[in-house]
Amino acid sequence: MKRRTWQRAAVQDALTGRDDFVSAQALHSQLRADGSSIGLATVYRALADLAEEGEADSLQAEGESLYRACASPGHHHHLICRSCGRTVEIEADDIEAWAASTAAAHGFRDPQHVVDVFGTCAACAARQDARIP
Amino acid sequence: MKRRTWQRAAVQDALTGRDDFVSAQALHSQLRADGSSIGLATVYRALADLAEEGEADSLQAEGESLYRACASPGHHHHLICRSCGRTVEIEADDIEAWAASTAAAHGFRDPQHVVDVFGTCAACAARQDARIP
DNA sequence: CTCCGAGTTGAGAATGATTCCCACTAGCGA
DNA sequence: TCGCTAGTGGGAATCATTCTCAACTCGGAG
Repeated sequence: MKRRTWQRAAVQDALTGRDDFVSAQALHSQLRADGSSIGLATVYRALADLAEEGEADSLQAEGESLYRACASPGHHHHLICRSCGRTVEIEADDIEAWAASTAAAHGFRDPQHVVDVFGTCAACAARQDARIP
Repeated sequence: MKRRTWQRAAVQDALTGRDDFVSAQALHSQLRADGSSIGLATVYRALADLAEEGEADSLQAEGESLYRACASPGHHHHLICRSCGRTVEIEADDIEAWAASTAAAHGFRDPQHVVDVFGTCAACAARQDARIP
């Protein structure tokens, strides 16, 4: 049975309130800073649950897991700014088809794929150009 | 200055001797089992160096980094069996082009991408079918 | 060939993220 | 409301990875 607790709601709200990928630790700090008394273990559990239910997407970067509440409910990928973390959701039917056919061509079954694109967004690129030259 | 030590060679050899992704820990165990007295820290260092020099590819899975000596020298992706770890190297010019144009379309600069496909290889699928029904 | 110095090594400690443990709390159906 | 049990919290435990530092060794100079 799955219960609705204010803790889960708090985690989901905190996640929905941002449009970039956050680590569990960072989310926990933010919640504590906002006056919540939620525990770190609970944040990890809530995030794992959300990810499993498809309510959130996750990716690994620099040795830690980052999570994000996604607007599109279906399967999609991300274009992530490596400087500010801003994230754009992208659809890529071609990629899905390519992954499926490539897997099949090599006799692989039940293909899953990890596709994420990192880059420097226009704003950050401009900021860097202005500082460095 | 970069020196040639038997430890680096041992790590590279051990990596070349397998065609699947291995964790630093597993590689270290294997080397020790083979009678080497190499240290864990050294294995980590050697793998990080190999990855940086493009001699090996790495990916993150289940909270740990996995490494593999790759046959193709250039940029490519992987099709990995989630059951036995067997890996097939795949070229995907379409993906490169797609990643570049998608990034550009959103104003992102210097795109890098992570593209890996996981599945169950024919052998493992057959083994599972034979055991479960 | 020998010597010297800086890049390397290895064992264990330190770090950092994540998970486990378990007594306690609080949803939810009856 | 009552009781059952999933969920919680916090501190300990775990695990991968990195750091520390004294000992070591590759490789060029002499």
